[in-house]
Amino acid sequence: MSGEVVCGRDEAGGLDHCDVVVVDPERVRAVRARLGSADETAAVAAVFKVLADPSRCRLMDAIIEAGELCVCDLAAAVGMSESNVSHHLRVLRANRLVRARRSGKMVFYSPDDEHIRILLDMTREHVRHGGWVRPAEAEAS
Amino acid sequence: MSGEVVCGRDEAGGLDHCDVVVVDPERVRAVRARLGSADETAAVAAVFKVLADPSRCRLMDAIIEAGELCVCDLAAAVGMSESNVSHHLRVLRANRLVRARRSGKMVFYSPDDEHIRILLDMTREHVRHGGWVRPAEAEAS
DNA sequence: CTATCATCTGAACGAGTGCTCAGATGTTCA
DNA sequence: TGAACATCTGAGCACTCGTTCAGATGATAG
Repeated sequence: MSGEVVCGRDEAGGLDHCDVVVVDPERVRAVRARLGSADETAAVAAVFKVLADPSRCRLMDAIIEAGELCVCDLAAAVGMSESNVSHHLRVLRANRLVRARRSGKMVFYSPDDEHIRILLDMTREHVRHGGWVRPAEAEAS
Repeated sequence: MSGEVVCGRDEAGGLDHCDVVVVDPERVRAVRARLGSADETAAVAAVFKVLADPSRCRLMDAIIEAGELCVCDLAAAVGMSESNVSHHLRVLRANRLVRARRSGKMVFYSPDDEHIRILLDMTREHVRHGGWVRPAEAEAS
């Protein structure tokens, strides 16, 4: 199949490993050129990472559903310890998925990004329609 | 004020801990009722979990960009070892994000779900527009 | 058949993550 | 001020996950 060895140069100007054999170097170069930066990819993955936890998904669902909820009510609604809820809320707040409003001793959380709701709705809809595989089922592949 | 102690019953019929104090029990009940099942939430989180890794995001980008790519070209395009690429492809395939087509010794991978592309595009667009926070920035909160 | 190539797989290690517990912080009310 | 309450924080532990390495599997060509 006439493979080809690509010898690129890294940012330091040094030679690459030269051990990567490509089949279609032209297409590889084209794809490489059109890929976003590593930082951008990391940022995209980081967004998904925030939602990649059932507890946080559930918290987001509850907050979106209620519009605004304090920590103890959130804990009761999703069935988690208040400490655990607080830990997760910190992550959600740090990534601007929820907003905090203090009122007396209590802190009320509300959604801070409309697009998160869209992401959640889209994904849930496809899970319901079997567009994606159940985790247990994916294991068995 | 005037908190209320909720005493639900777990699936075994036993009494709950009775240590959860809620402020707005009516709203909590309403939210609880409208939340999806735990399984559904887990499935939603699982989808996000697949995309919560920069390597897999990059692989998906490359596959979507090229339409179809073999393992070695994928490895060259994203700059990862072929073994590592293979491991990630297994996860992507198990969750039906990519499809595999064998042709001789080589296996070509292509996108298997249009909605994944939408999820990625939406998220990338918002990362570019500063809709979300960089991971490093989120740390500092 | 053997040799070679492309891909896959399993084991193992290090890093990261979620949960719990105990205690700190901050706010209200008397 | 001090007590009670809501929330937050840090440490610790168990578990998961991504990566690498070495070897297995599967397919083609001679």
